[in-house]
Amino acid sequence: MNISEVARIVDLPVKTVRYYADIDLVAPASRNTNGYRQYDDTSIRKLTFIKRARSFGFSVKECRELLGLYEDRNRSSTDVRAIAKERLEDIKIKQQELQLLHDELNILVKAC
Amino acid sequence: MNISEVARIVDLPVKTVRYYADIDLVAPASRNTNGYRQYDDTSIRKLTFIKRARSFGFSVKECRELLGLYEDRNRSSTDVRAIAKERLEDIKIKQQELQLLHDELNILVKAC
DNA sequence: CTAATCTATCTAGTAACTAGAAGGTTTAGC
DNA sequence: GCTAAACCTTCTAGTTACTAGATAGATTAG
Repeated sequence: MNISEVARIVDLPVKTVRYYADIDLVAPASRNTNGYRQYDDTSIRKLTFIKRARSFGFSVKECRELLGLYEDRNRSSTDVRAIAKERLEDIKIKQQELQLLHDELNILVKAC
Repeated sequence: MNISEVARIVDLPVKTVRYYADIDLVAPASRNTNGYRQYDDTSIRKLTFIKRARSFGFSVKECRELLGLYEDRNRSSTDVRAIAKERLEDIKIKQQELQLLHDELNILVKAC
């Protein structure tokens, strides 16, 4: 899969996908003979995950830590699991915060 | 209220509150004789709103637009209302996306 | 009165993109 | 087979939204 196809599938700019490759967050599966980045289904899953996590304020560093879950699936990576559990807690708080933001905005819309 | 008190209440760095004043996103209610920024309850409400909206990926520009709801409460600001309604739709999508992120992370944690 | 803790402005640095330039590769249509 | 459009590459520079540091004045606790 070329970069534009994967970018289209995960709905990220090509430049961003390339940037994530540059900083070695999601490396392409390979490069073909002409030098083009080649992506696979794992790349798509990772990029989808990153897109979501980033849009909710998780840093690239945090995403990088969590991507360990995709790599070290069989080895009992206790540390990555611990980090992931913390992030699950963060998400619960974010869900509440998002509801509060929704309510506040709703109040303001109705008040006008 | 001095800057550090308002920063403590809304849980934002003092530097960020000062930055928001600099870019005229949330101006202090006034300055007292020594030049210190003075904030009031409206500032707190605005900053709380911005903190939440920013943490969910809304840009400063979008926050600025939405803050119009605080200012033009009585004038029938149809445009601001329209923008706010769009953002309410965005939030609904974000709620679903956040759930998907939660589920994905949960699957990965359980899979290890 | 003095030391600690505010506050101010200004400049520079950082994170995470994002746009543009210059140039090579592939592909669709004639 | 040729050409134009649409890919792809790397590199550099710009943008957004902070964030840290330096320097200095104001305030408050002991």
